[in-house]
Amino acid sequence: MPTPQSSTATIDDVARRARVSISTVSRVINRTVPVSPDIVRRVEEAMRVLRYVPRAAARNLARRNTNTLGLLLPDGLGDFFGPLLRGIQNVTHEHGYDLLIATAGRPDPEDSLPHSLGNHNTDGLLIFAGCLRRQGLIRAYAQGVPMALIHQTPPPEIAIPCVTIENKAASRALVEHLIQVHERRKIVLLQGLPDNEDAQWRESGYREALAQHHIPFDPALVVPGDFDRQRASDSVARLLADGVIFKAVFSGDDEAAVGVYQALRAAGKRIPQDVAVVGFDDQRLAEVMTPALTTVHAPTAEVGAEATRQLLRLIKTGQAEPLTLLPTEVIIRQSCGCE
Amino acid sequence: MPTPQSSTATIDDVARRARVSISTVSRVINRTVPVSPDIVRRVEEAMRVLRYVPRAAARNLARRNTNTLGLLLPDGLGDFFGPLLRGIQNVTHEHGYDLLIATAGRPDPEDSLPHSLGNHNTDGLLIFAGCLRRQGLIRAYAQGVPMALIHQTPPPEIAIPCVTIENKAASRALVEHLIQVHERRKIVLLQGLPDNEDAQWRESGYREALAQHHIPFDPALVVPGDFDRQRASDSVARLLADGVIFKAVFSGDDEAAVGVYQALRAAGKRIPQDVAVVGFDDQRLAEVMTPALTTVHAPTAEVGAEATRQLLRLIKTGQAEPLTLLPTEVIIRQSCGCE
DNA sequence: CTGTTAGCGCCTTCAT
DNA sequence: ATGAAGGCGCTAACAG
Repeated sequence: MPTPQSSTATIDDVARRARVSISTVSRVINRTVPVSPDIVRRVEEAMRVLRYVPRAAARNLARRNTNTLGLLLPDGLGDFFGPLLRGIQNVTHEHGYDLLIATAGRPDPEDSLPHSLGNHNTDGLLIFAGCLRRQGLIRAYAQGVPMALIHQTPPPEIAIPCVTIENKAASRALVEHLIQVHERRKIVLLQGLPDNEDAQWRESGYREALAQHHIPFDPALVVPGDFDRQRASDSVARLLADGVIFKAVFSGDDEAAVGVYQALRAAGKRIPQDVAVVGFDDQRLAEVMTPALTTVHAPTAEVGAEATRQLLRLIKTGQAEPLTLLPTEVIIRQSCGCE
Repeated sequence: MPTPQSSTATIDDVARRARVSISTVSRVINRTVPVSPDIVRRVEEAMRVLRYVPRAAARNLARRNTNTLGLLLPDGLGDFFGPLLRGIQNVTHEHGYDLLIATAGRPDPEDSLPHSLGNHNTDGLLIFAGCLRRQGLIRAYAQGVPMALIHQTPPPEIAIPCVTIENKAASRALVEHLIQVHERRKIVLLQGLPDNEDAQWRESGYREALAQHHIPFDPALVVPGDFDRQRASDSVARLLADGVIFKAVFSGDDEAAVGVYQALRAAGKRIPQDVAVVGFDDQRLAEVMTPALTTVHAPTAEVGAEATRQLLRLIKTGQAEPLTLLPTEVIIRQSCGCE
């Protein structure tokens, strides 16, 4: 039952072996004040021989900080996971911090932090969109937990730095490409979930593109996609079954685009000749799809890295950029009709 | 008016406010021994009002354990990341443990644990293939760090539990499918890197399938793939340029299959009519490829979950299953020539 | 059931 | 430049 602890050397052992005090050992470990070179060598030798590793718990307790960042992620991050984590890890380690991960089961009625990420167990929190809602954020903020939000802006009354991507202009450019270059006017929009900010901005871009070209907004062409393969496929299939006419689909994201391909193919429609399709995110599967998916590249790793930088800055200086919008870029492939 | 203030409340504050001793507070927190209901309520009330959160560092120091598992991952895990982490997280949380993540830059000359995962900062380590080599493993093992290996078996002289997947039988079945059902005899094998155990077993399966059907092993058909898109593409392109004749390709993994598709298409070959292609892993992109990729499903989330279970068991009981081979399953799609 | 009392291993003044 | 001593906040005997 009680976990046996392999007894390893402590700072006392090192001090004894090097015949100095523990304070001195602490000093050579942390290089906090000069120590005579001779002693430094003795201490280092002792640490090596004893295979000494400072115990994080003891150090954290004494220092009153954990040197650890918490990352709160939704359950189904899918392919974003890899790049995002890579970006976060890089910066985190660069600054000598550790990374503690927790996932938030999607519908948390409590809207509270996972226990493990609680107040004093972490120096700050990276929170991905959808993991904590209004009340949860406000509560954590009130408790003074340093936080940075990813792909989600904070409630207006509290100032939490947020890092996300430029959605609207890219979406608009994408849809305009469909209109101008490929002369499509009946363009379906697969909406994301209402609480998804990315989805909202992408819809704005879609609307602006239409307005710019004097194409009336047609509610019949706007159907749920939810950034989900199945949902997207169902929606497009229904459109087809209902006899709705359209010449292009803005899928909302790449994942939904997969569903769109499926539904279109099942109905015998050719992509892009009959219906052009575009996505968003430029996930790894985008270039593998046939035809290769025209989409918008989202710099996911950089989002993670920048959010981490902001959080670290907030922790160290108490200040951070309220909103960072990372640039996106339209990636033209073949699904829009281009060669 | 209770003022929400101290993000600094400690167990003493709670004890004082509930007018009990700190031990009692500790008892209601940990439910270690019965406490009278009346006092429980008082303590809980105090914790609520004070917004008390136990400090992990203090607790870990006193308990001599961290309640945290470390996860060591390679830099570029790609699409495995999501599922693997999901499996690990689930089990980890189920057992009340936290998860600390670190990535190992591929070529670590030191072959040592990242500082953050050092001896006493974690109760045990989950180590993905390729992150730590022989010496590193032996050293960590000697220091008594509980570990579980993922997709990599330990050096013979030390007993570290390993969880991986069944590679050989599935590969053999896959290749036999190509031989028997689709009558391909000239089958290219894209080899993985020599230190990749999965790759080795897959090659064995390939060889067994050939032997079973009395097809001589032809070294000219075995080229590097490295589970890498570009490498695979290059290898296949060279084969084609060299005029080598082949009717099928076992890509080693799905990622390489993408490269195979590219090279084949660039040369005007039809898949599967001219050349059948199969992969391994059943990553998300497999079913999106055109034609959909015939491959082998690897239960990645379950690998993560099971490795975590073994590690936890090792930590708690000192025992664990030396080797767990999770079953795989051939997934027939269209790239092999099936309808 | 509840309170008292040692530490857990390290950092950090404060002396020297 | 080095040592001594007092915590950091919590758990875990040990007494009542």
